[in-house]
Amino acid sequence: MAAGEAGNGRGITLDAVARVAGVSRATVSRVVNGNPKVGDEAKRQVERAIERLGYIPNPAARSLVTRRSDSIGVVIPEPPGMLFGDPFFPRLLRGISAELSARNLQLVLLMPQAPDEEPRVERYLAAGHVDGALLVSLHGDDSLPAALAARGLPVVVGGRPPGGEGVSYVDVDNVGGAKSAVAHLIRAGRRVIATIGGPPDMSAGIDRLEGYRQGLAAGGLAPDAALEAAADFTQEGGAEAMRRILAGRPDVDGVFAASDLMAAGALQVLREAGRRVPEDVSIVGFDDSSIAATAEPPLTSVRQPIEEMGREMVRLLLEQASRPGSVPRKVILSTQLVRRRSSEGGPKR
Amino acid sequence: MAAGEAGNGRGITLDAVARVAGVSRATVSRVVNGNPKVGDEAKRQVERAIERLGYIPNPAARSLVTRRSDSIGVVIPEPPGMLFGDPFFPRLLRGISAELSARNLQLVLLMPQAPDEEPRVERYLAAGHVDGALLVSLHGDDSLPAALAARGLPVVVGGRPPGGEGVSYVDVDNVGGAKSAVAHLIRAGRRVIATIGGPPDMSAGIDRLEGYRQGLAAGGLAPDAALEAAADFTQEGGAEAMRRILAGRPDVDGVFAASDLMAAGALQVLREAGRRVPEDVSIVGFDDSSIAATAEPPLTSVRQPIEEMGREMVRLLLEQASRPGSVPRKVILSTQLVRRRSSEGGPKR
DNA sequence: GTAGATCGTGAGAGCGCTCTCACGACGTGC
DNA sequence: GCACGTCGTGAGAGCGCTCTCACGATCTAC
Repeated sequence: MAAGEAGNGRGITLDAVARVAGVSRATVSRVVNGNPKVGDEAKRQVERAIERLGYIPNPAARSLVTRRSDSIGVVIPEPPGMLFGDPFFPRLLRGISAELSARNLQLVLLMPQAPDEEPRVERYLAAGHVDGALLVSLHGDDSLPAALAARGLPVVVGGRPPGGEGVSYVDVDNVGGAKSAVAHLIRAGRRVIATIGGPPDMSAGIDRLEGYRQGLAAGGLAPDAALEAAADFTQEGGAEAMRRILAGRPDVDGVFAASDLMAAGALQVLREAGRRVPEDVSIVGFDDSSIAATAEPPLTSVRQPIEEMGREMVRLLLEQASRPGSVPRKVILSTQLVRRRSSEGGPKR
Repeated sequence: MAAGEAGNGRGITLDAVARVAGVSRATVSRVVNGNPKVGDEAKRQVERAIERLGYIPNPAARSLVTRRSDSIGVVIPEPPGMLFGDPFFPRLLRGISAELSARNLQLVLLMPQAPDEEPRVERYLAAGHVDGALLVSLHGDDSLPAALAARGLPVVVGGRPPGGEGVSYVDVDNVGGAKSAVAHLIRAGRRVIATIGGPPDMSAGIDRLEGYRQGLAAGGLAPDAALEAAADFTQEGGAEAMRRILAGRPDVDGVFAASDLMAAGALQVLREAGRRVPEDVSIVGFDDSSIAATAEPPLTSVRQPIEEMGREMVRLLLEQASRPGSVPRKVILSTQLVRRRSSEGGPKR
């Protein structure tokens, strides 16, 4: 053994193992890949040789012939403010990673930080570096899913794609979650319920607004444009929206914010305006992020199963990869209302 | 062209391009890799052919011969509570990703979620899938850095490695940051300053405690064991620690918490105990996470340059990869105190 | 006892690329 | 006019692996 060459896998090839074990390369390959057509004795010899040499298969060589990379790409473009404010990301990645490693697959993370990096990402994914791609948090009418699908790469999107259909996706039940938040406020005796919505060009924003409206309708309350204010998922935006609502409808007694961060902003503005939460105004957020628990008062919020979303995306992707040309599927995960003090009050009735 | 074969790079090889361009494979390879020794005419022809065929080089084949993968691994073990509470991660990844993509390198994310997954990670990294590895948030005396280094893989650790030296790392100036926080409290007129420390087996915990002690000493204050309570970086732990401190030293008038989350817990306990912040007690956190700005009152906190840390880790790694066998280096990034209301008060003097 | 199936094994042909080396076509210096 | 670089190009040898195919040995069925 050459000097400086520790007993690791560097430089040890299939061939070396075969020689030591006294068998052919093919047999070693079979053992390594779990092919059952190998005699017990040969298998033992090979395993011993692998152990002794510290052999580790060269992934590039393998990938070259199998045409698989055993890794998948996860694309997360520059998040639109929202995603960096709370641990959405880490949790999603955790779910994805858990599901992948259970299948011995690797995760290649791509974070294009400017629109001009997208071609690079597309190129990378199309080159065969990955066996499939997971796309999250797309803005506007991103063409990436379609472009990749056209190239034959299995793709699954996280969150309902703005562009619409033609691609598999996993989303949480934004409509249902928002609806349940409003129902909760109505149950608490609130009658003038406003919403601070997300960006109108993001499906999470659109769907939560839709759920709010459905919730009002279900409770027999009339919609009012003055009770709807759109923001950008940030705290500052939420505060601003709350001010607009207070100006238009000073009699507001319930607020559903499409994110906890916006709810926190609203909380601040309400406090400054002399409204007590939850005595005068009840408030419900969305995400159940860490800020919901630490806010004063703690925020009632709609929890999303983020890890599960990551897991499900992987499952869907692999399903798609195993049967090419299958129709796109969608999976909607249900949300759950987490009650905290911000919606406890309400009029005695 | 066979049916179903869209005009993409799949199946298009160097050879095909060479034939179309009327040159040899070697020449095409030169053009693709930017080798200057190619005639103008040939170059033009090749570029046209590449464009026309939509050729994308096969990464596996390339990697097989170059022995580089052009990607690096980022290992993030199951975070010890702390890291999921705030956007440390996404920001770090963003910094890493930015620096990598500027160099056309890819990021392979590995998140071993249980100790038994570590061998898998080590194996993966050692197999040559990556050209180097970045390790963050190691617990205890993780053997991974040493194991990888022994295999000849360039490694850089984020945060001072608990095991100690022998490996390059990037860290923030935890000692200096803590010290400046304490100095700030002293300047505000506080004299009975407690600390809520992090886990004593993590370097961030150890170093911030050290900084706290240095800060006291610099201000001429005597240390007191009853003023030091260790916790686990969580809000609950911070609350618990604050209770212990109040029990032992009811006269406490300043608190330095080694994380914002713990500071938030302390805030809650102080409020319940009838102490006003910042009038009666000043409090300073660490991290300057989103929770610092949303807390009531907003928390003064020590900001860490997280993105920059990611960037610097990449630079260090590449430096190391370019000169194998060079001595381990460390880079310490400075922190910055962000003043908010939680430390505004203080006695008039 | 023979034809046929079954089983473990090895030989060898690639996968698509890079890179060394050799070679012919020029230019340059004396 | 000849030896000597220089420059662009092509031929071809691998990189380390998988996988098909052929082959001899052993087993089953009649």
